[in-house]
Amino acid sequence: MKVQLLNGDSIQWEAGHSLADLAAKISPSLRKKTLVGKVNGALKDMSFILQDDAEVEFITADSIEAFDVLNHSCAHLLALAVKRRYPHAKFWVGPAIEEGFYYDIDLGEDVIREEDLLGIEQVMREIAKKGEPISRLELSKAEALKKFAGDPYKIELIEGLPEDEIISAYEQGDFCDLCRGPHVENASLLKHFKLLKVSGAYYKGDAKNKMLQRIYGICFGNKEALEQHLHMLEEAKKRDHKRLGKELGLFMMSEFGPGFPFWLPKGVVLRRILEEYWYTEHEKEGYQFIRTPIMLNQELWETSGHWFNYRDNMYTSEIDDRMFAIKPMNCPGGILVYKSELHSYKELPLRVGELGIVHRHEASGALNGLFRVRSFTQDDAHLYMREDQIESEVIRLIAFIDRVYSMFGLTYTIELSTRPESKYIGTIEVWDKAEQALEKACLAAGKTVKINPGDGAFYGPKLDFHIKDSIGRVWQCGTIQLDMNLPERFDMTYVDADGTKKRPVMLHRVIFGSMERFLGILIEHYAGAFPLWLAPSQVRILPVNNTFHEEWSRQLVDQLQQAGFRVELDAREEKLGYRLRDAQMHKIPFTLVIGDQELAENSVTYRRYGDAAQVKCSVQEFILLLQAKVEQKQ
RNA sequence: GCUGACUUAGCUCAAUUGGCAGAGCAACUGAUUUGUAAUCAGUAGGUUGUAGGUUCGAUUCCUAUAGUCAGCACCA
Repeated sequence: MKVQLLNGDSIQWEAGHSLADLAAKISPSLRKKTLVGKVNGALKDMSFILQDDAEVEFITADSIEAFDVLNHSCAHLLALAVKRRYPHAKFWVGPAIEEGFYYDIDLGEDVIREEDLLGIEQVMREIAKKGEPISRLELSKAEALKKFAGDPYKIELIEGLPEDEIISAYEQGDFCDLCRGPHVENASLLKHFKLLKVSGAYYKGDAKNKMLQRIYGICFGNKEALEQHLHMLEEAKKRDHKRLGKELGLFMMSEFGPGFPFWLPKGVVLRRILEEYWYTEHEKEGYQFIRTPIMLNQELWETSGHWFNYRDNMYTSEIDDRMFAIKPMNCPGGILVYKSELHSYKELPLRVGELGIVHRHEASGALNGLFRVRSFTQDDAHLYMREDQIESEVIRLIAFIDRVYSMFGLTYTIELSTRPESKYIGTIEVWDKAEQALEKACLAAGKTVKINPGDGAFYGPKLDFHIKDSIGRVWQCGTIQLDMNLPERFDMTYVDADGTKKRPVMLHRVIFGSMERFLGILIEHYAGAFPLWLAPSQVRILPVNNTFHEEWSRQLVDQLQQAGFRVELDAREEKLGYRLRDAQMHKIPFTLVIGDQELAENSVTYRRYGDAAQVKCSVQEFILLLQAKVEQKQ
């Protein structure tokens, strides 16, 4: 038989030998560093026996494809270690995931706590050190049922498989687990791993079921990668917006209003700048703006359907014997505005924006800083158009969103969620057309799209924008949703060229998502060191000597404020070094030191945040510098 | 909502097996008048989240409850 290797070489080889044999034949060092093989594009164990001509690739520990295998094998190692410590433990599933692996375990009455992880990790290391081999079994369904008899979780998994399925399992010491594989051949290949956290997880992901214990961990092919990852986690912790929000005086929370953030003076500056930017950019895109009431009566929410779907998550109040609800969405209010007058096909597309405050009673356990709150401001807009305008409008929107995200240095990917399997409204033809329009628009905008089949809302398909921040974390922010439901429910119309009334197409869209969440993301993205145009305090002035320099410093503050900048004076009776340190810790973009020299020359000496260099220039030059930076949103 | 952890001065954290609640920073007062990341000394600051219980005695043990965090479920 002939084996075609990835590098273009081909080898004549005798059938009936394993991948391990082949690797060893090519070179002992290749054999040593290879974790698994890829045969005709499918990952296989090293024990896989080659029978026919094949294309073979060897996967080494450092490759991206090895990550999944390592983590999956590590999940098994974790299970084995848990079983040694807790012999009665029952195991559900333990997959590799993007951030490593986890295993869901039923420990009966026992509880594993975070502090127990080190001990378990120790057992894992001992097993790995001993180098227990991991071997693959292939069983018929009947054999598998017999082998796993007494393990209700595995029996359940096996029973879900087709009758004629060849079921693979991997055995390692006294632990055997159902698994498709492939796995590394020996636990000794698992070296660079760490258990990270423990939590509860519903059996089969359903809140109606009992809760199992889930242990998370991660495994890498080399030490540096693990260390780098752990370092990244530490970095992320330092950037935590809850911590920075407190340190920088941006926002606060109170137990008197869980999930309702309080905005502090510096935070209000940030918000205001962001809002001004939002309005300005939307104006350039031809948007109009409205404000709709925060509270509307029950009848409206019945018409929109929210009353039936989200009653429990709405804040309500009875007023004059009528029920009112605080809006959980802006659309119904916006639609009332649309319907308040007649619309001609000539005015479409109509773009109507609203920074709308909505309230949703989120589950207590879902709350998380600014990322998940109960009161937030959506940077909402509704676009009303004819069917033939969808594509061009979406192209335009994508370009708009692209411009906004790029401004913050955020890259992103787009996902298209299509018609659900069941429970959707409208006809398949309309859905297909809408999905095609969205997809075509993405392609026309030069963007690739990942399709999420069946993930659309019941009322229409949507495009979701996933942004990536400065340390590589991904957040879902923007979304463009086509709505075939509300125009119908509210009987929205426009007058077409032929004088007949037609139903407009409605798009919901947000770019930031919510101001709160986006600000949270920005705080972490910039680690609190905002670019000049966003910084709540742009300049801090430190007089060297209060007696001689404070007066002039005050005049300078005034001058810079008149020029439109946000300036503070720090004339506390502390050493310069102390005040300088304080300014750096508050991440102020420019710190000015004013002393005899500056006073004599009408100059300033500034230091940029994070940069020890001192630069001297005239006051005029400094103002021009700031203006240029703010102008360019730097 | 579920599982687990946490809650001590404005902030960050201590407090042997239950035995006098403490430190650094910040604040305040005084001295120091400072040229690029912490000047010195002093003062004040607490119903240990809240409500019960066990105990001669509870920050510590138990129960309930609120909030926060890590996940799960949810996210129109």
